[in-house]
This record gives sequence, C-alpha cells and structure tokens, in this order.
Amino acid sequence: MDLGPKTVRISDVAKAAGVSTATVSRAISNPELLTEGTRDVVFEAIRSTGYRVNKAARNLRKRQAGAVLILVPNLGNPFFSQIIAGMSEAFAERDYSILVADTTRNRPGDGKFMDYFLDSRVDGMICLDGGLTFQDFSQVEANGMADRVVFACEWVTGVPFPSVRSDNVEGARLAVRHLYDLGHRKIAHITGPQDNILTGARRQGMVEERARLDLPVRDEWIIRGDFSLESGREAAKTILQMENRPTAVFCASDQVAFGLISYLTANGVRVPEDMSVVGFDDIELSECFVPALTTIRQDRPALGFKAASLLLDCLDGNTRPEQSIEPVVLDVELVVRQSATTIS
Amino acid sequence: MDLGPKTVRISDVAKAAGVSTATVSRAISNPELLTEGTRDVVFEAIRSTGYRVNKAARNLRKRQAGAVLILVPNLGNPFFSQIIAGMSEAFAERDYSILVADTTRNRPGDGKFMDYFLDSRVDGMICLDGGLTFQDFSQVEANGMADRVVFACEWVTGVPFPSVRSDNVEGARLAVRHLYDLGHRKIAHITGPQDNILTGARRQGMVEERARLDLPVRDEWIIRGDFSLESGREAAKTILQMENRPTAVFCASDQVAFGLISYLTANGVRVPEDMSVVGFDDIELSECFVPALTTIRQDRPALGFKAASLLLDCLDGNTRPEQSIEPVVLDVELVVRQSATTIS
DNA sequence: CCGCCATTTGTAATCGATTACATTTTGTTG
DNA sequence: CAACAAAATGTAATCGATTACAAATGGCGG
Repeated sequence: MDLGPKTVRISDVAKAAGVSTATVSRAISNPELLTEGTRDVVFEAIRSTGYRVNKAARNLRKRQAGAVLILVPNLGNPFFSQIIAGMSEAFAERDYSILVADTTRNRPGDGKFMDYFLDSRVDGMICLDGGLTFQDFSQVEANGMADRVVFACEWVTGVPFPSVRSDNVEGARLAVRHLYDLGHRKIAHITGPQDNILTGARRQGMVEERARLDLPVRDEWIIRGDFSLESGREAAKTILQMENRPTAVFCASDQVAFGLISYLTANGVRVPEDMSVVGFDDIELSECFVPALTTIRQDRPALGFKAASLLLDCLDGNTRPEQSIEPVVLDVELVVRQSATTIS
Repeated sequence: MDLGPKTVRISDVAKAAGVSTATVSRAISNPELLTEGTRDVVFEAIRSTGYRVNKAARNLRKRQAGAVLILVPNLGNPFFSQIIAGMSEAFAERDYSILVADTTRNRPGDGKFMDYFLDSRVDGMICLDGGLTFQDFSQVEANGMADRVVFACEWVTGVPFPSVRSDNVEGARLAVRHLYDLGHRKIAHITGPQDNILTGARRQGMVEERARLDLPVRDEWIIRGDFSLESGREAAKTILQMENRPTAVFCASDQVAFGLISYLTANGVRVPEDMSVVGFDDIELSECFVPALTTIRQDRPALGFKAASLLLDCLDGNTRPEQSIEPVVLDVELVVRQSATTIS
C-alpha cells in the first residue's frame, strides 16, 4: 500500500537546485519560461535526485485524472484486443493511462461505469458497448460528462456522442453481392444479438441487397445469433433441419462463422463445397481457419486509434460540434478466401 | 481536462450534516467509530448532496494509487484476454483499477514500465511477459518495488517474485503421451520464441517424455516458432520439405497449431488423417476449429484470478515469504478432440 | 454529584504538486 | 543613467481528502 519512504519531492529538487518549487514545476511543464541557466541547474537537480513527479498530486491540483476508461462488452473476445491495441498507441503518446473495464459485470441500466467519472478516476471514456441503455447515458449527461465520451464500433441510438464505426451496411451488402456473384440465390443470415445496434445495421444491409438483387426471401433464413461461437453452432443446427436449405450463409461475425462451419463440417456438410459462408470482422484467425474464411474486414487498429484521437480532441476542448455529431465511418473491405465458392 | 465546477467536496457534506470533515471521512471508511445517530445524518447528507470521494485526493493523502498495472506482451493475442478477465474479477471486488499496458512498444531493458511505479500511478504490477530482462527487474528491486510484482503465466528466471503458472512440463508430457498412445512414434515439436521461458519448459517436457518412451530423436523435428499463427505456417513449410516427416506435431500454442493445420491442409496434407496435431492453451476457438483441436488446457480465468489474489496479498502486506517464492502451479488438462488420431 | 476513563467528535497538519499574484531582475530607451 | 516594461523567479494559496492529536461528551462507580 505504502509507496515507500524515500520519495523525492519537488521541494527536495528545489532545495538541491537552490530555487523555488515553482521554478522546478515550470522547468518541467513550461521550460521556455526559464533562463537557460536555471533550467540546466534544475534539470541537473532532477537528474541527481532521481525525482519523478507524483501524478496523484498533479492530478489533484489540475483537477484531472490522467486516465481514460475503455468500456468493453467482453474482454474475452479476441475481436476487441486489437482495437484496444490501437487506442493504446494513441494514448501512450499523450501520457494517458488506460483503464479497462468489462461490462459483463456492470449490467446495463446500473450506470456503474459512471463511478469512474464520479470518483474522478478518469477524464474520458471510450465505449465499445452498444448494449448500454439510453438511461446509462442520461446519467452521463446529467453529470456534465457528455463531452468526454466517444463510441467505437458500437453505439447507442439517440445518444449524440462522437463515434467511430465501420460501414456495417456496406459490409453486409458486399458480402451478399459476393455470394450473389458466385451464383448463390438462397442466402441466409445469422444475426448478432437482438438488441445490438450492429445487428440492425448488418441485417439491414443484407436485406437491402437481397431485395436489390431480387433474391428469394424466407423468414427462417434470418437466424438469430449473438456474435458467439456457440450461436454459430446453434444456427448450424437450425439450418440442417430446414427443408429448404440456403446455399450460402452470411454471418454477423467471424466467430459465428467458425461455430457454424465447425458444426456443419462435423455433420457432413462441407464448406464451401456444400455451403458457402462469409463472416464479418476479419480477426487474425480467419486467415488460418480451415477453410480460410471469406469475410468483411474491419480495420480494428485504425478504429481504435481514431476513437482515441477523437476522445483526445474532446479532452483538449477541440471539439468541433458539427463534426462530432456526424459519426466517423471507416471503410470495410471484402476479403475473398476459401469459405465461399461458386455454387455446384 | 477540467472535471467540471459543481464538484461536491467533503466539506460540503460536513456542512450539510453539521459535522466536521473528519467525521464524514470516518463515516465512509470507519463507520463503526460513529454513533448511529451521526452516522445516519452523515449518510443522509452524502446522499442528498450526491457526494463522491475524490480518488486523486484520497490517493495523494494515503500515498497509494488505487490501481495496478497489467503488463501484457501483446494485447492482440486472444490468449491473454481471458486471463485479464479473471484478474478484472478479483480487482473489481477490491476497488482497484486496472491499467493495461502492452510491452511491444516498451522493449525489454528500457524498464519503461517502471515509470508507472515511479510516477505513483500504480501500487503493483502483474507481469505476463517473461521476455523482460533481468535488468528490467533489478530496477524494480532498486526502487523497493520487489514486493509489489507478481508473474502470471510467464516469468523471468532468477527473479524471485511470486508467480502463478500452468504446469507446462506436465502439459507437454501429456501431449506426447497422448500421441504415443495413438501409435505415433515420430513426433515433432514447434517451440515458442527462443528466449521465452515457456518455450523451455514445454520443450523440456516434450523431450523428457520422448526419451522416457524411447522415441526416435531427430534435431530437425524440433522446429523453432514463436507462438504465432504465422510461425505455425512457416513450420508447416519446413515439415513438408522434410525427407523423414514426423507423423504428429505437438505445438507450443494453439495459434501455432492453427497456422500449421491451415498450411498443411492447403497443401494436401490432411489433419488428422495424414498428420496429427496437438496444441497448447485451449483458447475458445480451439473447440470450433476444423478439425477441433486436441490440446492442453490452461485454466486462464483461474490463472488470472489467482495472480490477482496473490498481488492483493502482497499489497495488503500479507506476504508469507516462503509461500511466495514457491510458484503456484496450476494443473493442466489434456482435451481430446479431433486433430490427433491413431496412425493409419 | 464528582472524578475518571472510554468513546465520540473536532481542529488543523499533511500528502505533493500547480499557479495566481507579488517581487525581483534584466533589458531597453531616451 | 534614470525610468519603465518585460522577463524571471519566489511566496503562498490551493486542489480534496485523511488522520494525529486535542477537546468534548457520556457512562459509571463511589
């Protein structure tokens, strides 16, 4: 608990350098205010004493926290780690620490994450969880924190925070088009969780494109999932029981595609020979899956980096309101591999 | 930057309750010291004012940081996320925040992570990266932080910090034995990174068991890898070029196994029919890989949780020296799936 | 009802920095 | 060289809690 006794304080440096604490402080944060001479003396004193500023003290005085919160729906999901890596990049440069919290424990509506703000542990937040409720965020606004939050990947409708996301609708279109081009007409879709915002966007893109291409529509071809491996397997089970089976499936996430393919294969339905599958995300593993997964790539490090930059802008007070309301939409890309092929 | 003006301070609560700040402080941290009456009055005042303690101020005064650092070799690797989830669990209970830092940027030897201590941003650290150098840790000791660091998964030889790890040697033995039982005699191994501590342990277990079972030994059957998908593919290339091919491969990680299988399959070598493969880790995806991966399971949430508990013990000053020097070794388990089968 | 000890509460110092304001030094110019 | 503005530095208040120590209160035996 205790940080040890031999802490060097700013006053020790001041003494060593023969100047006041104010001068030492300035040497650190506004060196250009000092004479070259004093500056050198101070830096030498800092060096010789081994002084490090105490961030707690600085933060208290400056009324800031020097940290940001990243709110992740599920840390266990490999999809997120690369995004965090991208953020990590952006924040490290500016010397912000990154607090990571998993929302699986703090269930929507309880606004538990607000504690981080209220306890002044963080200056801002990046929310990767669109499953939080409007109510959660009304608390944020009530506490005047509305200009310190950005969304990444997911978002909550009606909550007007800056956000970065991939072009989900276009991604879904690309997937369907690709399958269409390969000759598929009976295309199914495994969705994300029912209340998830991405689910809607991807389903919409899928349905739109299917209509545009004048493809057959069957309700049972829209299968409810939740982005997980398990839900892919469940969906596979459902599909195998259908009388009128689709020839291709567009999955809302790569994980779902893995679960699906796994189950299909285990039950004698070969992918892609008997059924084509397209995923969404392009996580690292997709390239090495068997068969290598055809999918829609989201540039996750870029997404993270961009979100972090947006938040930093907010914290710097450089928010250009008109810009921030409009979400930043990153392009997605169809990555053609082996899991979808021409219909046989 | 600014936390807003309408902050409620402890003095505001004191005023509202008609008591001193000391009493309010005590109501929060030592309620049993107060009369039931005053306690109620204070809590009511806290409620009505919406007071929240300012953690920066508290931390300054208590000379602690209220946060711990988790040092991860690579946030992008899905292996780690579940471990962090487990830690998250343990720390949340005790109201510690979790700072996550990726060591890919801070290269070994520069002791960059020490900054977190020196800036008093964290009270302790869990290191998941055995790639750090002895030198890095001599800095830790020099700064009296030696009793605030624990290792998880990986560790650094000669650095006597508490640690939690899986039984890597036994895991490797189990893998080789399993392949042996399936009839394999020519067993290859794809190692982890050369300087990694786990690499040594797993290779050792493999070699020992191979010797014990009196299996043939060939230098080229020990192939250098680095836990990554890519290194699995590279290794596959190497194996395909061998005159005397092994019939089974034990991989130092699941990711390596995926890369290996992916490349083998793409080049007409079927797994498990033509070659058996066993992984190490049992990440989520292994179950859904095609073929489902036979592997050695590490209980990652438990590992994370245990490491966190160990660190909390340290921070509480409950370190029982003799216990902490001896590493906590968690059992591993062979998970039999489809990727290894009897020799044909 | 007094005196003494235990319990409860208050006062004020403290944690370690930043910064408004005051003061001193330096530099410029007539 | 005096006068004054600009630049450099110092003094001390401040951020918001915790806690050592002091003071007040209450309980109880005699």
